[in-house]
Amino acid sequence: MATLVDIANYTGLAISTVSKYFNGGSLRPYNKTKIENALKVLDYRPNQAARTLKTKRTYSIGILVPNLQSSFDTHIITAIEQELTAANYSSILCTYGSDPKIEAKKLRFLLDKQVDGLALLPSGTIHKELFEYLEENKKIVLFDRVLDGFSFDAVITNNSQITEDLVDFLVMQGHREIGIITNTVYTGSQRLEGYKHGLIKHGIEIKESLIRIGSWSIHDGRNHMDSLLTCNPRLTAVIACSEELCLGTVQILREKKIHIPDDISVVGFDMYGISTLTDPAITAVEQPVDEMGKNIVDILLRKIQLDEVQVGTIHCFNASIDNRQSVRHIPQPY
Amino acid sequence: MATLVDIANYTGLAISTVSKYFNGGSLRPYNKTKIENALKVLDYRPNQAARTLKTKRTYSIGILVPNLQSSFDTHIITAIEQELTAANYSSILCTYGSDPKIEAKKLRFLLDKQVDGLALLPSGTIHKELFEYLEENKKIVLFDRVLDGFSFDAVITNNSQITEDLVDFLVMQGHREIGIITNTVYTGSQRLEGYKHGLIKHGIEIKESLIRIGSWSIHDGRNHMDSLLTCNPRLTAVIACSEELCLGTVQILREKKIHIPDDISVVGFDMYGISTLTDPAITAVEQPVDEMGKNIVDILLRKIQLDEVQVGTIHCFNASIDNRQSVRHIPQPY
DNA sequence: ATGAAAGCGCTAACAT
DNA sequence: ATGTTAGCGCTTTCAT
Repeated sequence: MATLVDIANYTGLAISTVSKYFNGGSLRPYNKTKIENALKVLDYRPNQAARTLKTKRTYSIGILVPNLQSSFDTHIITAIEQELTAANYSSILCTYGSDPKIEAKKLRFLLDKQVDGLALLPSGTIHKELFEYLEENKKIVLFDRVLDGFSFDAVITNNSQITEDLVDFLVMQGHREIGIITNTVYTGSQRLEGYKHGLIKHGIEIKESLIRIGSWSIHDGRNHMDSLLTCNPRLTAVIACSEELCLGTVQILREKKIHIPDDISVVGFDMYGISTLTDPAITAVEQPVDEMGKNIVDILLRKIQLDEVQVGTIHCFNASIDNRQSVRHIPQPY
Repeated sequence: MATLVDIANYTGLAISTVSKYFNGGSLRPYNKTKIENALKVLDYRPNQAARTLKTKRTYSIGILVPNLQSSFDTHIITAIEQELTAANYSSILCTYGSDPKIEAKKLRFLLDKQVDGLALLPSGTIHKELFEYLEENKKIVLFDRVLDGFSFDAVITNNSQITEDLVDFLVMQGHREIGIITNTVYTGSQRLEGYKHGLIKHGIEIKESLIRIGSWSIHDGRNHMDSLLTCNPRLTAVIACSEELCLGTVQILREKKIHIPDDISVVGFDMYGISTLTDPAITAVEQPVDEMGKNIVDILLRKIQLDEVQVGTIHCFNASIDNRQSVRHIPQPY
């Protein structure tokens, strides 16, 4: 692998002149062609480690997410990557398996790789590495969740409002015994809040027996749906607050020969490709992942290029309810 | 951010002594504690760019895959990452969206990042970057597919044999008009081959009207299943050779009110979490992703640590048929 | 427009 | 065991 020195020797030019050729300085045309000829023979590639050592820039962005099992995450990652590639930036993708310890480790790894910026779907734990990113003037944008007490910019969805809308919708269809399976993280608790608002708005009592809070897993979807059924004989609908939870919910209902939507109505979140796999297709909340991904990159690049400071702006996108066939209309008595 | 020089100044030691502290040389205990005290005050982090510039090593491995939409890919990535983390290596994950142009670009990016090794799920195109990896003594392991004419090690599955087994199974259940939806890439054509072997073995004629070859997409799954139905009125079973194709197949059958398995039996590949979403659950071929991921890392690290040369060994794992409820038993006339 | 030279932070001989 | 020093490949003043 050739270096700048090799090219300098080959052409008889100074190394700094050759460097200027690559970094867009003005060169005598004669020397320009000399270098270009050398390039044909020498197969030169700039050494990024050397360049980074000198400039502290890498033109790459770290993307850090819990895992690749949820299609919301993989879709938004894909959108981010495409946008980044278009802007001639590269991405380094890491996962932390929902484990704050590994999250800190990966945060460290990306910091050590000297990424220019970071798109982070955080666990919620505040790591000291986060402060170092700020100190070293790295640009950070959070997505899907916010981090309280920090002034990070974040790209999120109107979780609370859309869940309230969901309750509206279910109530309009005649449901009053509506269960919810959610979790403790930001999105989960926002959705729970919307659920409560919705019920209150319609004068329906909030019953703890209808609320299940656990983790974002198929396993918990199964267990919580099961327990919801045994505790609430009059249950007619359930909101499963993630793709995994909804998968678990559908699974257990199928096993128990409980029919959707005749016996129980089900609505999910973020089902993307698989919402139409079941029979009937699942009504679900969908987030505008492509726009969100694009927005994340826009913010990041603007920060990097204009050196904008962190102000903690929240960019909130509107999710929508994709109405399919998993909600039953219950005729009301007069 | 402190450097080795800062620590050297703080402790009064030479910079090389401090370097040795981090790289495991022998130090006087007295000096060791001096450095450790300095560390408490100085918050030092080795500059990886400088270290790489000097040593040409990064302790990181590139993982390059087409995309994150298929759960086979995300599962095997997860397995690779876990194994790598356990061995104190890091991973840089990139996707190329099934586009050979972007594949070359990402190959380049990872090479420029000076990864020590590469786990690649290749598009099939031979890029010049691949030769550079070899030249620069990077360690490569392919997975899921092989690259003809190269002597890269590869970790794959017995695609042909398992599909032949699948045909065996279907024939035993009384099926003779068996369609297949597959694609042109390595795994797709291997599976097609197994399909043909299976039919021949049972003395069943191979009919082109039962074979559909396209891309690995939900869209193609829908279209090809549709066309299979119209062209083959006596069709009783279909093999969908990927998760996406199977999703499309199930979708269109549902829309057309064609019942699985009473009207048509369906078997898929790599359905992982979602095989039990449908009613009935889908019988599918599953690959041992965890073992495969572990094996990929083992080979890679052995190569790196022992500087083993490329010999083109094929590591072939056995897939298995997870029999669920999407295949009907057809009673045979005497 | 071009060149000389310093230095980014580190490792690894080599000398002591 | 510790220190001195050269140099990895590049960018960037500063002269010319």
